[in-house]
Amino acid sequence: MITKAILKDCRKEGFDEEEIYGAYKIFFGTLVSHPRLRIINLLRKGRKNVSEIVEGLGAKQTAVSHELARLKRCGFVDMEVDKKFRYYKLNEKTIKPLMGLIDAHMSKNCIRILRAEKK
Amino acid sequence: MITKAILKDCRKEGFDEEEIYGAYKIFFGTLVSHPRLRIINLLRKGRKNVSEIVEGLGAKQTAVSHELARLKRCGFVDMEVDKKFRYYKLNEKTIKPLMGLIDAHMSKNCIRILRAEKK
DNA sequence: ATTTATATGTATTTTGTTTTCATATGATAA
DNA sequence: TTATCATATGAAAACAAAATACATATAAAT
Repeated sequence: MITKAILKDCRKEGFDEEEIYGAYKIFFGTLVSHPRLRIINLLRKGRKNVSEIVEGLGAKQTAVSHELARLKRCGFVDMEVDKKFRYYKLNEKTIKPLMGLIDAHMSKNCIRILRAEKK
Repeated sequence: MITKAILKDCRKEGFDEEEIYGAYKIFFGTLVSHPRLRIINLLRKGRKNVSEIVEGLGAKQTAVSHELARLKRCGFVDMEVDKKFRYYKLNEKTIKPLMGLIDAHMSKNCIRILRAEKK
């Protein structure tokens, strides 16, 4: 989880191990969010600008911008400026392969998790 | 994120799409936790029983058992009974490959996340 | 029967997220 | 150049989740 390479790089920048755990919490915390999961699910179909996401989710613009800021900060999405629009898309190199594994895990564990919750 | 296969399986069990988002929240939420991340990091070195984990973390036994229960419920760890001890280990098939990708992502994004937080 | 190892249920405190509002910025069109 | 459209940002209020602590339960081993 916290590899030697990450430790080394982060220490060079003046961050300690406890702070690195904090970064992991921010990373996973970004995915523990109903609205953000819905944005990710929406972006699976391709890039969308903010207004399209707002419409797709039926949410407020400011709320969506906040969520996108967090997704971007964690490297899950990339943004491209296109005239007056800002298009967001899933980061091909990080979240896409991650999602494949998560899907595989969830197809095995989703029902177990849901059953345990119902009790 | 929520694939057709997962949707189908879960519907068969009487769960709807909103509940599946809930399962994802439980899944990722399990990793948004300082003590649980430390347990995972500890188990990287090999299986450990509860007392060893308690000692390794300097935490209370009841707290550790609670964390382990959640990790197990989400399929991140497996447990083996060995006489009067209970050994926990990372689930080879799920979290181990997941961690490889997460490490790759974090080595690229960790510092960016930490810098953004410091502001 | 007692000790050791671990689990579970519940309450409290603490921490983090979501939402909302007000406002800022930057591009484009009139 | 000003009005408008698209989006971002900051801060506060409301809400939700996690961490901790405590009491107690269970099951194996001595």
